[in-house]
Amino acid sequence: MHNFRQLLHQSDLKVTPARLAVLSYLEQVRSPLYADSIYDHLKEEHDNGVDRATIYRILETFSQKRLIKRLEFGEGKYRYELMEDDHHHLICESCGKIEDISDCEIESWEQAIAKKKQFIIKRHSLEFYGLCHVCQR
Amino acid sequence: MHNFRQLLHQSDLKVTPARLAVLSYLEQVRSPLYADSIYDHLKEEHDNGVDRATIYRILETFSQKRLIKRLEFGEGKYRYELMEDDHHHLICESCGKIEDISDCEIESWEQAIAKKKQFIIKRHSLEFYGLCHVCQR
DNA sequence: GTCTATGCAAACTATTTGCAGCGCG
DNA sequence: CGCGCTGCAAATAGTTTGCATAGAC
Repeated sequence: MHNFRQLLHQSDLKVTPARLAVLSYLEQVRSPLYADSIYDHLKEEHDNGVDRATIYRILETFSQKRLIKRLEFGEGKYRYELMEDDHHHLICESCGKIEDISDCEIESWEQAIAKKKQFIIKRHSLEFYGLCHVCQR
Repeated sequence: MHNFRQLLHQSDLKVTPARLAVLSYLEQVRSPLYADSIYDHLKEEHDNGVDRATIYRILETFSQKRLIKRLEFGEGKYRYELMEDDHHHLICESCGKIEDISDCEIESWEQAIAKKKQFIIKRHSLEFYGLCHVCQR
């Protein structure tokens, strides 16, 4: 488990209960969450919860400090997950199950594109959509 | 240039001025547009324009009929482009310039993932973000 | 004690929906 | 002429912002 106090410290952020709770929940769930899911969870867990505005501000701050990653899965709203090694997602369009895919294999292709198009490529987003094993039946 | 009347017909959709105007603008621009950009353009071009609600309904209908593709570039809102062969985008984070990338090279990787994860993969989204030639200086 | 983080309320942006009337086929 | 499409107005969902206070360091 991460030492979140230290992580916040290293990022020049104050250690607050709300921030620790957000990080802790993201680690516990290990899946890209909506801001609202985090809000709901904290409301249940801690008696008076954390305000929605605060949740959004924390998520924005964490994104900028690269502690978390902001994702879009074609749902019209953001999801957030703890920053990890470059990986992508496999999303079941039927049940919503999300699996991680590691070992990104587009590095070399990316270099070729960068050269051809004269771009400096800083990052990419890649998600796969389909049907999970259970939903295929 | 496409024959949009025929395209609509084939999709069991009625041919209306608003629909033709949306298709025509998407073809003219050839770049992923916000609903609002389409709204603005039609307001300027045609005297009384097309209602926002109608724009959204048209875009929704077209997406379902696979005449257009709905995209997200991490901006918190959708973009739409005419349906074309599988391609991806290279987005400049400085000036917003968008270039197309064809010849998608993740087919084989996709198959390997599908097998390993027991998923049926139906589609994927892939976008690259970075700096275009001009913005590098 | 200072400056950042938070709560509360309100605002804002993107998108959706109900309903009545227009117009395509 | 019937049903699908559209305009208008209002509602909803997600997110952001201003301001006063609480709390981290």
